[in-house]
Amino acid sequence: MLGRMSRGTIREVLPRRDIIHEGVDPGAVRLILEGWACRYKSLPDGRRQTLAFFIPGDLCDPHVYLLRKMDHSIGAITHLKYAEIGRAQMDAMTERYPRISQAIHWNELVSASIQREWILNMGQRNAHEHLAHLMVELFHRLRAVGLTSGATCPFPLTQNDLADATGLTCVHVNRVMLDLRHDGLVEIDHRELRIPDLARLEKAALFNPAYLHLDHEGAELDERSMLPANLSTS
Amino acid sequence: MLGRMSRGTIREVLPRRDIIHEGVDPGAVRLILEGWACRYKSLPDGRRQTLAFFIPGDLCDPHVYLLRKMDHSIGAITHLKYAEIGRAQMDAMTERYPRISQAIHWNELVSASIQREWILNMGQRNAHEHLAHLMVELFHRLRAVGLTSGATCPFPLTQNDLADATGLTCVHVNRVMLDLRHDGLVEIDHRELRIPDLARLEKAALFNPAYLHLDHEGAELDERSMLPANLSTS
DNA sequence: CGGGTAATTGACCCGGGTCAACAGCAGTGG
DNA sequence: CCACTGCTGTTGACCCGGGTCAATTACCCG
Repeated sequence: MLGRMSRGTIREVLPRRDIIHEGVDPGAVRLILEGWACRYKSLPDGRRQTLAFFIPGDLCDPHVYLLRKMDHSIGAITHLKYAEIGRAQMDAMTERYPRISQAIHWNELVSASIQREWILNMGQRNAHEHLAHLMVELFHRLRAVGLTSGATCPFPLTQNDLADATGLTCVHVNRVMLDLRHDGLVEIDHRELRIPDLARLEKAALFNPAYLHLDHEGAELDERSMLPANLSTS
Repeated sequence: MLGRMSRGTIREVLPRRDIIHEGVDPGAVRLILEGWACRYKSLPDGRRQTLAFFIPGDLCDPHVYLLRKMDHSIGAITHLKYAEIGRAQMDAMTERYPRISQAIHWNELVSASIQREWILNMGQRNAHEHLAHLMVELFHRLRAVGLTSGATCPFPLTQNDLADATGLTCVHVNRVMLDLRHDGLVEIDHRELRIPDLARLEKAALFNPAYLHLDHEGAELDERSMLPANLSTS
């Protein structure tokens, strides 16, 4: 439904362009349809930290109602297609279909849980564990929206992106990724990631899937059902 | 209102005891009335990371509705007094007073924003900036609920707590705190923190208050109004 | 006074950062 | 078709912020 109602306001942006910048009123909720984006913050001297990755089916900042000033920015990683759903439109929709509002809230809670895991990543996991964890997480999330095929999934992130997300240097990311590849934990080729043995990578990452809350009640309302593929058949 | 309706289920716990543990159903929302607590996660090998500090007026995990399994634990730091508000009670309340539900949602969003700033802290700020930032943040939050007096606020955190929260070692926390004290940025004595020159500390921390969203609309419904002091007068 | 927690200190080490160069490759314009 | 440009990945040499280990010194409280 989200998709259908917003059919009039599909937007596209080029890779590496910002969608919204810190400080402005988001004005609308954005539903990623195709491509990857990220949430990030930076310090006045240029240091930059990625806070989250968005994949198709994700909502950027569904809190338009309450926070009128972005406390971070959102940028496209790949070529990106997203639906922009204005505040009024959103109100009308959630009033008509209360379960949508619940689904959105659920989405926010899972995002917050992922953010917490990221804090654990940065504070306690070392570079190898951290990068392995990030790849496992993305693989699970992509699989949940049907974007994996077998042990393979799209992986448009550069080593620089990985550095921004982990707080490491891209030089060190490079070394660690070489290690992980030499250990046969991952294979990356042409922006595709293959995980030959997921269980082994998860072990190396100290991965515990609980925080993704993939087992929730009301799964029919989650990100999956917001994807165009599902929407077009309804 | 939150306070009054929950008058029947005030609980107290000793310092350093857990309130809820990862994996269990929270069953209720908890409103901190007195003392400090923290949210934390740990890895199987014992590494531990604090994800957030709770001060009076904060809600722990207001998402009882949707997530039935804690993905982290909550522990008391000091002697703690909190109100436990059951799911049914909560439903009744939010149905009667929709603005409470909004206030809770707002609270969640601010918590998420703080979590994001913590990711920035861990990824980009160095030890000095990080610790300075943490103290500035806590000072602002305490002031927002009327728990500061002048340049002073309660500060029950041990250097070990600071280490858990920043991902540093307590040895290094010790050294950095000595530096900050020698630089006249903070004074700590008898579990009290004094900030002689807030602006200077903020500068050292690269602090930007925007993420705390202290300027929101509907301030009358925020944490402040949930404190017993205010409730008793209504 | 005794036991436990919290703070402090010193010597030494290592994960990851810095700097600088270079290689591979895609896109672009001539 | 090729030279040029720019981004991404890779590598080496060296450095430093923060970690590790192990004492020692306040405190605090019964």
